[in-house]
Amino acid sequence: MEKNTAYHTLLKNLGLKVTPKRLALLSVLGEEHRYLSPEEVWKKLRRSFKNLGLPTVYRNMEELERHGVISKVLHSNRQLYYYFCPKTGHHHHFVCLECRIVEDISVCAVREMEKEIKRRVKGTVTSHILQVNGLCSGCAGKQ
Amino acid sequence: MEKNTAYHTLLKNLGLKVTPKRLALLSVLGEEHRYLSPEEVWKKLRRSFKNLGLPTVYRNMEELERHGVISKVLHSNRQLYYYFCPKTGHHHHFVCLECRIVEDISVCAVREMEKEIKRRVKGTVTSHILQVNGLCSGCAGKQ
DNA sequence: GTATAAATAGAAATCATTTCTATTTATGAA
DNA sequence: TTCATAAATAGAAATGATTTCTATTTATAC
Repeated sequence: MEKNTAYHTLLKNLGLKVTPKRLALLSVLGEEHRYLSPEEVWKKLRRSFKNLGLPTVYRNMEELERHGVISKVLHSNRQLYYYFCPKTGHHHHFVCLECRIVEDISVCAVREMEKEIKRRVKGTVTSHILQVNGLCSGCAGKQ
Repeated sequence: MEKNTAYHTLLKNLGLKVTPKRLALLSVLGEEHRYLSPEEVWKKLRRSFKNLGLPTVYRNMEELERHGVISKVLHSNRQLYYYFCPKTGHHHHFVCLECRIVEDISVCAVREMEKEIKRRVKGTVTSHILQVNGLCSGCAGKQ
């Protein structure tokens, strides 16, 4: 299946309208194995679309995140970054703070934590945030 | 030992000057078992200090966080929140999104993740973010 | 085609956070 | 105690990423 068809289907399945800009946005994110800010995505897309509002990029990225198609990356500078995550199912990420590459992590120990919370706090867990920061092999070598 | 003396010692040990405002800030955070925003802390402190700048509160909270005295709470509204954490040593938090209470979690499975990353990605882990969100027993009941 | 809701552009607003500069203050030594 | 000095602070101002708003356009289902 061609990639664009895949993105087309993806949007359809989410009940979102298939617009050229959305397809292009998915394409940009899908080809990048690194996390990008909305502004960076916007700059890339403006090459193809002279008329493209930054708010549109923000809106779409937020929407895609809500639907689980892309995932947020937490950064100490408190800006928004997103990463297109081809892997499905529950998992987490290792992000390189230098080159921004993202690697999936299959291990998730939140289940154990959840147990501890249920037992001790008797509370309900609704979500969790887990991100491992560091330097990938390439970037660690350069230091 | 009196609390204020404890905070006094705490600041001394960090190499920070012991100012009345810093002591009061620590006192506010120390008595609250919930996470607070800089502005909320500022409003509380202004009762005692007519002249207190909001930037001072931001600066001090950031500094205390850097020294590990208080810890940041991640929130989807992307505002800053901090929690005074009496527990020492590596651990994580369960935060109630409703009443903002914070509970320590001793389990931390990041070690396992680190192993996976070392093996697969051959990268270096510099830090990790882990926070469990939910509702505490009290707040879950009200829903 | 056509109606309709969704998506968008572009400008403008928001507002938490940060920066800046002059002033004040805690601190350690004399 | 006094003094010198660096750190801390007030208050105003700037910043800038993100959001909101409104009119216009567009995808889609019938």
